[in-house]
Amino acid sequence: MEDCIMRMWRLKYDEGLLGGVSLEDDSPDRAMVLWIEFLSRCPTPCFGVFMSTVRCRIAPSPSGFLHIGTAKMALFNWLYARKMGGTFVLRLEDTDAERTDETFVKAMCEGFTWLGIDWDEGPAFGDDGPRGDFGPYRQSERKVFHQEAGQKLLAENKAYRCFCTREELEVEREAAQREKRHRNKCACRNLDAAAAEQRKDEHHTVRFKVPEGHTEVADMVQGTVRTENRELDDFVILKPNGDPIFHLAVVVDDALMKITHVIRGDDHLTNAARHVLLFDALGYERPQFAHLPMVLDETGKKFSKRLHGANVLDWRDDGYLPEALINYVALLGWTPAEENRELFTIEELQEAFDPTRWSKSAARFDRKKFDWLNGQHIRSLAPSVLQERIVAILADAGFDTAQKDDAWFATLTEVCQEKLATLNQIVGLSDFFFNEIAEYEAKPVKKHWRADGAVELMTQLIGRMEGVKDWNRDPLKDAYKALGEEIGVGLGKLVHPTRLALTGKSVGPGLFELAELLGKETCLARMRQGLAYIETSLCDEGANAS
RNA sequence: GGCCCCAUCGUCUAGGCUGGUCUAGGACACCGCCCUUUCACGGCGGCGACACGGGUUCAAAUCCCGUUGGGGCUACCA
Repeated sequence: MEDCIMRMWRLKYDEGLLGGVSLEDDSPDRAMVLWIEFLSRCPTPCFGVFMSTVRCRIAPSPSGFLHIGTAKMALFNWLYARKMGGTFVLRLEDTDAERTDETFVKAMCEGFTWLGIDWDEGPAFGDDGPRGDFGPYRQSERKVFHQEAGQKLLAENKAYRCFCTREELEVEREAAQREKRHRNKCACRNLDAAAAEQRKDEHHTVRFKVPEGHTEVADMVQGTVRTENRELDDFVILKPNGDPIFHLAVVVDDALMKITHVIRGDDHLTNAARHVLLFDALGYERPQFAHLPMVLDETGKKFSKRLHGANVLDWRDDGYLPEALINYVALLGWTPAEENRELFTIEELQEAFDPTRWSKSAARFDRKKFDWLNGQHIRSLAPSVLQERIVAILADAGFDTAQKDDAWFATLTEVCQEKLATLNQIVGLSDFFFNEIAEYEAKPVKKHWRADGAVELMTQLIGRMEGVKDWNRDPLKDAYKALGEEIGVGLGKLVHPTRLALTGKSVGPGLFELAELLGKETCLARMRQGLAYIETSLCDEGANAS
């Protein structure tokens, strides 16, 4: 098999049809994946086989919001489809009516929209109608297909009606476990077809008749996984009310939607054997499978739904960029071929994404590293774009952004772009532009305003400020430098007390930049306010001491 | 319990298939220094790992077996 693949590969390679890929460098595994990729994107009949183009899908069940784990799977499917020039399909697995709610559907799609993960085919959402020729794209509207498939299996004796009660099954399940043996197939399996047909109005499920032998699933990530069929029970495919069970529904939907690559979480790895059996039994072509490890939280546990950050929109609310989240999540399970490279735009990701470099082991979500990556993305943002986002955040924070003009915000952006790890940090970096100083941080007060001569120094600084005619960062800095030289102290000695008076804090944007933005009048007023604070607190101390 | 998957610095990982070039490389974090008005950015340096035990071999992070740990499946959930 491998030889055959390599030969065909070589043939195409020699014909120059595999531009840019060197055969010699590649392992058989990689060659096989690349070959499959090649076949998939091949627009013309190839060796007598007409290969369709890549079709990937994400099939979430809308039970609340877009979970970070679902987002990873969506991302990998989407990136792969985009890389291969294929189609990305969104299908809603909303068969569990109790857990499905339209507000959930909306919330989830909002997550995708924020991330910028768009689908070529999918259900109606908002003002957009459904897209694609393989609908409907909501599983709840596809029951006829599932039932039809179930009936076909029944008719071909590949499935049977099971009249066992839950209680009976439970007893057998427990007995099997106690006696350390496999579960016995129930008697219904061998019921005469005609007899069973007569009882079809009785309460029953339809079970798939798992054949003898073993099942192999060729997985793009996990390699070939072999399962002994005796490990698989005759699983239910249709509930008593005729509704399909998940296993039947996914297989039928994936097949009918012509999905070529099923890329999903490795929690489905064991299920894949069942699915393959179903694909075969229904006469469908098997898709390629790829089972990716799931996303773990910072403690190494499965990312709980209740944890902050499980909802991708939490990250939006916390000031992270969607492109940064996509970059980070892509890195959680994929390594670029280009070594020592981690920063990717979405376009670069679509180009570089390579399924042979998908990782097999689960990765923790590391907030610190994500912070760093987000900071990198913020730095590479066009200033005008960053400005727009910053203004929105400040407005949301309740600041009166209308009082400043565009040029002012442009300067603020320029001054802060290098400092932000998250967008939201802009609030702490610029609140003093919009609000009066309510209180001064205790530590810097002690350090800079309690020193001997603080009052004199502040008085002198106020004098220098008053003397600055052209109120800009450079003249102001020059004035400060001049004073420093005259009285023989470093710039820092002048800057810190000033920063405290102007912002109430010890950290923030560059002092002279910030003073420029604040304006001369406000600066002077705050310096005088600071001076008064020093004087009164000295008085208080004096009073307390006596 | 049975079956399946996974296992390199604290974290994400390169290397593993094709054993020697790995006294194990990078990134984040941490620590130190430099730059600097603070913080951040940036630069330089440091700390830090092949889970354990057996094999195979002249040689194992790499191949094999076992153990341990983590995860999954084992539903008339998806």
